[in-house]
Amino acid sequence: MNDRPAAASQPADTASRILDVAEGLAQTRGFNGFSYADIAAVLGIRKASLHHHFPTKAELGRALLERYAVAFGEALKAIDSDGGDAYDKLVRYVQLYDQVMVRDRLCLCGMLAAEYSTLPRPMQEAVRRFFEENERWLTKLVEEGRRGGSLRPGAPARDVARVLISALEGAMLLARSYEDPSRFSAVVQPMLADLRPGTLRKKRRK
Amino acid sequence: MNDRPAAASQPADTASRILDVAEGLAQTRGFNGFSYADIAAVLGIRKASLHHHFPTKAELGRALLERYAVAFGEALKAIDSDGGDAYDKLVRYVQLYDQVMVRDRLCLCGMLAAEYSTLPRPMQEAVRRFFEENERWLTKLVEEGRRGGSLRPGAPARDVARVLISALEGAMLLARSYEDPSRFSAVVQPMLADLRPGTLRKKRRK
DNA sequence: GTGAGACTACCTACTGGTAGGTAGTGGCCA
DNA sequence: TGGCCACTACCTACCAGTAGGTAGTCTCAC
Repeated sequence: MNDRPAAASQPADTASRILDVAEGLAQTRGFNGFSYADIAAVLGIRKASLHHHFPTKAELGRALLERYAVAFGEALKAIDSDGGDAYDKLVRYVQLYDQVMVRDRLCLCGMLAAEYSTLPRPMQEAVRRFFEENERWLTKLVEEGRRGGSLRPGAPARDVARVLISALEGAMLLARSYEDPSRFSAVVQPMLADLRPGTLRKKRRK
Repeated sequence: MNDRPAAASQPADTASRILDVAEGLAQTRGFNGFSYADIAAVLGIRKASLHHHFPTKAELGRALLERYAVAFGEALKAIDSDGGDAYDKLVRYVQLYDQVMVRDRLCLCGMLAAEYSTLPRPMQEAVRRFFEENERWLTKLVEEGRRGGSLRPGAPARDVARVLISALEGAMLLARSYEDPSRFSAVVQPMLADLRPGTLRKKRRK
């Protein structure tokens, strides 16, 4: 979830800095909750300069989602390659969300999902792709965990994946309304415990 | 979830009609996603007339939430008094959300939770109260179900309640992004099944 | 000397909100 | 029974501020 290295630790090019600010605003106030003027004020440049880099807000939003998806994809790849069993990987996946939470932000796509009907088409499609990607990755993970014995899903892997994503997104939403990030893990921990074999229950046919 | 009876089936007073339209817009586009002009256009009256009934948008929002909370509270009371075991009641609770989904809407408070940081204080507090109320009701229900044997929660009742609300709100968000309301029940059914005793698993200590 | 990236200076459309006015209704009392 | 008052519900016409966006100019490193 990092920006590119850029030779040394340069202050990053303007386009990236614009995206950084826009991302923060979008994750706290929503895509309709900020304006070019807001970004310009933070960066100390003029609105017109923003239009030089991102001609329209729709284009800015598209770029925002593209970068976000790439970063998220890389984070997933990192989890994949770092080893550990499926349960460990699931914990690391959840940490991805937690890292967003503690910065008082919402998952970008969770936020945009709420605003869905007001978004330009390309952004709608990008939001959907993001969730599909997550669902695919999680489904594979749950399947892997079932085979390896590190997870004990109580339903088909894809259903479990969907429940997880829904609960994660919902928990972020709720935790922020309570202005209490710890609520997030309070929701997530029971779910993880429930997926872990040999903690409380054991599977059995009726 | 009904308006007052009002003698016969009058077309409802203007204030209620304003709230009806505002509610629909807030649930589909968000509170920041509509303007007084939008409402006025739908109702065929002037913006200024809206201000006559609701001086500020903040006041309109407050009234919206108040009415919504009352209606929801009544719906919960109806579930309580209609009998059935805790599992049945939980199913009816979920149906409340489903009824919103099929109209292509989001739970009003779920939507407002996303916009939380941009809302006037009184609205923020009302959103939080709504979730607290739901959590309280659900916790009691899960407890009742555990005692009566119609539910088999895998965690403390309050945790289960929180997971349920989170997943429900998240599932609505996601289902709308997929433009497929049926996704909602695809998430909810496994959760309900998991809470139902004697279907797949049986509790056991390690 | 050219082109990327910033600027000044604007535009149009729309935001929430206000000022001031009018038509109609119901009560009340002389 | 007619006239006045207070009230509700709406109106037209406007306000300042902000939204996203554009045209044209300056600057300076390559």
